Amino acid sequence: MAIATRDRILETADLLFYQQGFEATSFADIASAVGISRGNFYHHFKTKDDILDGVINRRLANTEQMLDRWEIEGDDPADRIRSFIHILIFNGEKIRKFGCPVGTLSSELAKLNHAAQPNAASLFTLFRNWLRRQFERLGFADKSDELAMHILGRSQGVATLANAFNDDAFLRREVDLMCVWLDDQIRLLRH
Amino acid sequence: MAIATRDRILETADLLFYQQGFEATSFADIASAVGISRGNFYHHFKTKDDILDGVINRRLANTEQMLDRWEIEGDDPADRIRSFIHILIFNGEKIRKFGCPVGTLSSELAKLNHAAQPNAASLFTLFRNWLRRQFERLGFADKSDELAMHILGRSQGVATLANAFNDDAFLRREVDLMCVWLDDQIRLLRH
DNA sequence: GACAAAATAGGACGATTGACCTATTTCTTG
DNA sequence: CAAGAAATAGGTCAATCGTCCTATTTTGTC
Repeated sequence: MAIATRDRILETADLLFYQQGFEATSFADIASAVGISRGNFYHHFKTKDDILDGVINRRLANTEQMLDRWEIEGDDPADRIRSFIHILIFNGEKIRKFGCPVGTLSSELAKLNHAAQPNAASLFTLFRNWLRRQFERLGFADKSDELAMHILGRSQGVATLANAFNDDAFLRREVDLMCVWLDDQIRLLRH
Repeated sequence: MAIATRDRILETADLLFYQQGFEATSFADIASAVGISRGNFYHHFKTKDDILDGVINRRLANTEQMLDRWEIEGDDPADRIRSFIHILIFNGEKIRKFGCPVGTLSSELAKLNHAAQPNAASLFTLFRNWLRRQFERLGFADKSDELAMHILGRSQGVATLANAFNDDAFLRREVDLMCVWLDDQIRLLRH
């Protein structure tokens, strides 16, 4: 049962950190949303940094799991990259409301000068390395990391603006453009 | 003298909101940084939303002024767009530390469900409309707004990742890519 | 079934928050 | 110069924050 409560706390904190931000979410918020007392909450997580670490580690695990799934489902590295690009549409509603979970957390922690900021950025690294591997398999060799970073950056920008303007059409248009860009890169490579 | 104090408050609040975030910055922080009492502060701004509005309006005015300057300095619309792209390098150090002032504020206010979020997004609109006009002058007609949003999005993504990884090389590389993209667009238009 | 450990509840703390209030000083203006 | 307005200082308030504490209940184990 202990593990169950701990997981429920992490799941709720993850959601609230995403929707309201880390700083704007209090212990009372989380405990109340989970339906437990603050004392119980404190038994599982001693400080606010503790729960932040827990949330980030949870996200790291979930992300790794998702990337592994994509690795199995599609055989073509280009298709896998397209899977990544299309999260923007798949999570479009949340992104328009709350932005990208990774980018907004990293930005907030950077401003707070928080020790866990590099930890949050490691979420980006997960995507970065996964994307780099896909580009490497496509034959981009040394250019792979730069291409991975490029596509990661494009996604971040789309998320930020789609959130700022709550603009679904823009989001879909840019996703198409990113896919066109990918095809162009592959075409250029083969000539 | 009254106006001077009010401006000093706005200037300081602007900086602190950028560096620490809106929510993480308290009245006491601002008053202490300006060197005035909290009572004096409260005489000029009644609520925290008041000072936020003041800061956003200040940014709007400053941005408008900067865009007007670019309008005068360069005659070629393409050069003006390059001026925009190169803010990323010009403000590179701050961006790597605190992200984009516009994007991070808009994201934070979106999460806080704050009434001033559309107001913050109007800062984006200023750039968007200015960029759209430059593309229109280049002859892109109906496509101008989409191109403006595209380049705005790219900039946001670059800022977010450059901040997350504190990566100056990535920032410069992407600025170059955006300039290449611009040249390509102009080349395509003329054929 | 006894007993230690884990889990849960809820009160209490010092600090900080945004906000409000009343004095005092400074400035403006007739 | 006098009188009202604006500016400044600093105290106070209730609410909330993260943290800590002690009880009570539940669970697991010999």
